[in-house]
Amino acid sequence: MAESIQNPPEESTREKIKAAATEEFIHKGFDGARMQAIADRAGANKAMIYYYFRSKEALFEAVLRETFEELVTRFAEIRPEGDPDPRVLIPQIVRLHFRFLAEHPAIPKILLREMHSNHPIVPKVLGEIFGRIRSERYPDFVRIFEAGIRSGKIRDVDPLQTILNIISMNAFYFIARPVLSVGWPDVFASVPEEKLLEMRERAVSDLVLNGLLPRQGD
Amino acid sequence: MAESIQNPPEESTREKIKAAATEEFIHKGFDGARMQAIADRAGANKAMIYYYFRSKEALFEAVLRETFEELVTRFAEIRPEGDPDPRVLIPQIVRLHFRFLAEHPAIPKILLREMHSNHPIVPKVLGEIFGRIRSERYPDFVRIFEAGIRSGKIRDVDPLQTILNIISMNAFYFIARPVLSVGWPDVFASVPEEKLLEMRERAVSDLVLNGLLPRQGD
DNA sequence: GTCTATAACCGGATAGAC
DNA sequence: GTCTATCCGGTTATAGAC
Repeated sequence: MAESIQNPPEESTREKIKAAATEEFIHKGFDGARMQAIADRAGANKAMIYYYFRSKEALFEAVLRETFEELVTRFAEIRPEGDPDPRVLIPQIVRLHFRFLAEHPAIPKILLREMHSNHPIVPKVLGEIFGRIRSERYPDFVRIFEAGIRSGKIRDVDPLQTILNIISMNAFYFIARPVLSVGWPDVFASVPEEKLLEMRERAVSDLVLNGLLPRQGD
Repeated sequence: MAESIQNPPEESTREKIKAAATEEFIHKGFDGARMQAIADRAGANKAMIYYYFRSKEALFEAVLRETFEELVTRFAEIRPEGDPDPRVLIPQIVRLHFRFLAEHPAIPKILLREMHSNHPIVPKVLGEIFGRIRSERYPDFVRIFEAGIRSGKIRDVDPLQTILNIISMNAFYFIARPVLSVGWPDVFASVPEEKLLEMRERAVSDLVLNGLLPRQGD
């Protein structure tokens, strides 16, 4: 009874552990993460982790699933409305994807960090999630680009490459963020982050749009 | 004496260990890598690793330094010759960078994998290497882009953003390669790798060049 | 559901023979 | 330079009191 009245509702020990584990896995990776550190971060007891989750592996899988579940949910919101003119849609797509990553920087980090290892969980979870994204959203974008090419509104470029270009430029910024601070400290260690994000998003949008618009000769 | 005659010359135990460690660190990361696994991979005894390198950390630092030393050396070869017209140089720069990564896919992988952890070695080594690249090569490229903008040969885009665009698209392909196989198995698991590389390089070059050339109105 | 104590194991590192 | 045997600290995981 006291249980059902408690609030805030999502601050249960289980949720706190999951949140703490997400942070720990981002910073240390699966092998580097310590169960004790996760417990400390969650303000909980180490034994509680084993009470709620069976093992370190099971905890990791739970974190992965929850994180990518969020990814799929948010991608569903990327539904360009109104005019399907690619010249209008491209900046919209870039913006939605970029801002999504800005709000969830953990996603590309965990994904790419564990990608090269051989935890069987990673391809397992990833296969399912990618399958859903592919079948639910990807064909829409391809169709829009192909229509734009046929009507001559954009140059004849393979839509897959265009999508890779957008994903690359958007995701790389968040993955490589710490490297940039080391490489260009005068820019990435002094300009406010919100300003940097704005500049970066504009640059990506600008390049993709101008790179796809037809030229005189075409 | 038998030592000095032996060949191939670079297949010393020390070199075999270093090569094995590079592989192991790529696939498992620093924390996940096992000294025993490195020894097995090198066909050597575990104690030999400690004989040649002092500790796991020292071995890791040696691997990092050697890898990035190679990076700096190869960047020195990226010296565009002849006409400094950016319209000629952009595809050259993209090609040299892309092909360098294709030959050394370990670089972006190790770099980004350990970036988010807090091993003090990573920022230490990286700071030095980046410093050298920055001071030796970066200003040349910026100067070329700025000259192109002044002469109206390319649009007025921040050279730093252009360079980030190129690095992003080139590097992301190699980092995300395993994810692409899962996401688009019909393409990235069936088309030959050399063909994929060629398509990808062309797409990057095409986008950067067309995105920078001036339009009618400009 | 929460905690303490501890078992069981693993992996980095070293000693010392050859 | 190469190998075997072993130490030792740290980490996952569990037993069991409250």
